[in-house]
Amino acid sequence: MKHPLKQHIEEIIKLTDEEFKFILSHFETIKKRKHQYLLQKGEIADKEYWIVKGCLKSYFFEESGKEHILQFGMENWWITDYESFVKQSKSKINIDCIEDCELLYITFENREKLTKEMHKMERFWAKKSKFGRIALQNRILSLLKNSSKERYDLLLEQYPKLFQRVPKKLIASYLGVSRETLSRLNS
Amino acid sequence: MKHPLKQHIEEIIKLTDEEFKFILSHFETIKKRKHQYLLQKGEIADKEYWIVKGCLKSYFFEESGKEHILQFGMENWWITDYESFVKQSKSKINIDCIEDCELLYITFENREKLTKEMHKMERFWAKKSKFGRIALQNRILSLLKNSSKERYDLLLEQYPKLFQRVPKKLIASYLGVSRETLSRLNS
DNA sequence: AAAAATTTGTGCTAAATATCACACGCTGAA
DNA sequence: TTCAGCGTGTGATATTTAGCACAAATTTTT
Repeated sequence: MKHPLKQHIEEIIKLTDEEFKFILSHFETIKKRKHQYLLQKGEIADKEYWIVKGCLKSYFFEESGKEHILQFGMENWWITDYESFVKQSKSKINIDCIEDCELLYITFENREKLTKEMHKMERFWAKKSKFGRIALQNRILSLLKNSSKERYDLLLEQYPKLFQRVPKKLIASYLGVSRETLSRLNS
Repeated sequence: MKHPLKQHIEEIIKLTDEEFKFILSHFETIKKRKHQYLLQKGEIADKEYWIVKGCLKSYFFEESGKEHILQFGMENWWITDYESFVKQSKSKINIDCIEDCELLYITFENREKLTKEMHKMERFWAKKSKFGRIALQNRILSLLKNSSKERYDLLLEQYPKLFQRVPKKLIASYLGVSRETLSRLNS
């Protein structure tokens, strides 16, 4: 059976088994339990995680204590604070497990190394970065254009599984509305 | 005197004069007048523009006819619809000149070619893509966290020149508030 | 310079959303 | 089982923002 990470990378770039083995040798496996964190505000994100199993959130707190969710993470997604990871600067955000998680991670150093050693991976990450940018662009578009109700419906349509796995108050934080307003959107 | 594009690229990657000459040979110059467009909804963005002089907006219309601004462009910035450019798909957005503009552009084909011919440029664009992503991330953060007034103040602080060059109603469209609300934010 | 179009400010009203309060059901720990 | 804590729905009210109307100021065009 094909390794799920190989399958994931091959959506962008074809790999021989040797190449994948080489890539995988730059990763480590880690398990985390619900409520544990991967990254806390103020730390430098020195790892990028690939989610084998589980569900996570990247988020931050407003001064008032209100929580805002930047990104959810589920199986086959990557998660880290890219600003902190790319610039190797202090992170503004936190990343927590919403469920028990199984993760693969690559350190900043290993990623730099792998990028240099293997041009295919440079191309893979470049493409991933481009697609990540497009996704963010579209989220901004949606925040500008769509009403709360519309954003709710779009998210439900795009990630129906998410609604079965995470509390609605987190969905509200992601959409940028209060939990009470979210609760009233369906009526 | 150093070419401004060379100066711009060298903020990320050092170049010899020969290298820059080679890079520049992949670009063309174009002038556009105020109100002329670079890209219209439905077209495929086959060029990426570097702004030598002038001011532009990338934007789209809601069904209701409301205009939303995704990005402003000024001297030394790049502008295109990256979703359309990267995927070579039909664009959802328009790009117009707000002032008379002088631009350098590289076609999709030339950029692909240059990326392959010159590894330095692959690294340059990879880095630019990463930073672009970070900027979008921070805009989302700001849309979630900050009030209209705060977003206004932040923009004013970051791009004071913009306020002297573009009408306030466009600033409002960028911030995601109505022009009336923007007009009342200062009081 | 005159005319036309655009931009901006502001009063008024309606709509959307936040906030506070409280009730109820579910879950996990003692 | 019992109890505390969390998640969720919902009423009441306050706040924010949008939308419309219109006038004044500014810019652009002729």
